[in-house]
Amino acid sequence: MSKCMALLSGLWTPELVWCLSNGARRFSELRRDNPTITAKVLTGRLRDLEARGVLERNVLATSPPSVEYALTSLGRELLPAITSIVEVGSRLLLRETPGKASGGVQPEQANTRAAPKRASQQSTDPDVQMG
Amino acid sequence: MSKCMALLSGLWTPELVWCLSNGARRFSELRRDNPTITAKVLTGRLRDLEARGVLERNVLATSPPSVEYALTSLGRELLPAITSIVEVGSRLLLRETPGKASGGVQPEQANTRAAPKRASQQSTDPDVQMG
DNA sequence: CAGTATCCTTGCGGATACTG
DNA sequence: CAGTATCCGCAAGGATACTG
Repeated sequence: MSKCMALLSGLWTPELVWCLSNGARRFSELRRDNPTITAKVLTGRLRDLEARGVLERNVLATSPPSVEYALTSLGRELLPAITSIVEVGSRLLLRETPGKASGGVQPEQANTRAAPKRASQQSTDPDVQMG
Repeated sequence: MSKCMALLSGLWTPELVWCLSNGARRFSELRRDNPTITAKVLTGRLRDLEARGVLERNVLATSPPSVEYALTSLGRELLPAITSIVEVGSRLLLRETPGKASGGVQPEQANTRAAPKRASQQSTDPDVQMG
């Protein structure tokens, strides 16, 4: 279970798979696609995904060496599942992040449970951590 | 993207969602379903999932107080996506973990594909880290 | 360009003890 | 039963510098 879900574990992993969904991309292209990722992490994620059989690494013998990464057939099979989760996730996020200033619905009322004292103050979404 | 995938972030999260897929379960039942989870982590995951709208918490007024957790309708919509990922994941794991070839999750179709290429070493699989 | 190597911080998750 | 409160270790990730 978790072992399977761990396929997409690690920060940036879903983004990278997504970036490759339209075709192969080079290392520097992936860096530009996600401007705040560090080279170290990018390398790590790409190695992980390669080891897991999600993508393939292809070294092109050009004058400045370039490397292309492309999803494998199994890797492409993950895309529908990812979009499904993103779809549900979007609805959830809309529901609980209505808007901060312009007349949004108060999110605290979404649950019919007399909150004892636990103030679920958690609007700040500093950094997501997929795994 | 990651924000949506973060719905299932955190260790044990996929398992918990899965445990609730057949109906509501109590706190101690979830503990028994996953014997090695600690109360702290279980509480944390349940609170997270509740805050994200994936499940609902229901306090039953019994003499020993009991609490039930159940997936919301949106939470249930995650199940097909999870099974999809697990399905692909199983095929990937079978491919790189020789020895357990008898149905963990329904394979549905044996993918007869020769080893794609030189197996990248680095079979480190100490601990999965979904979130 | 496509990475390695190194240091350092963060916080997740485990362990343990305690409570209404 | 259903949690909360603390302490702690460890590894994931960020920052930075360097290489073929």
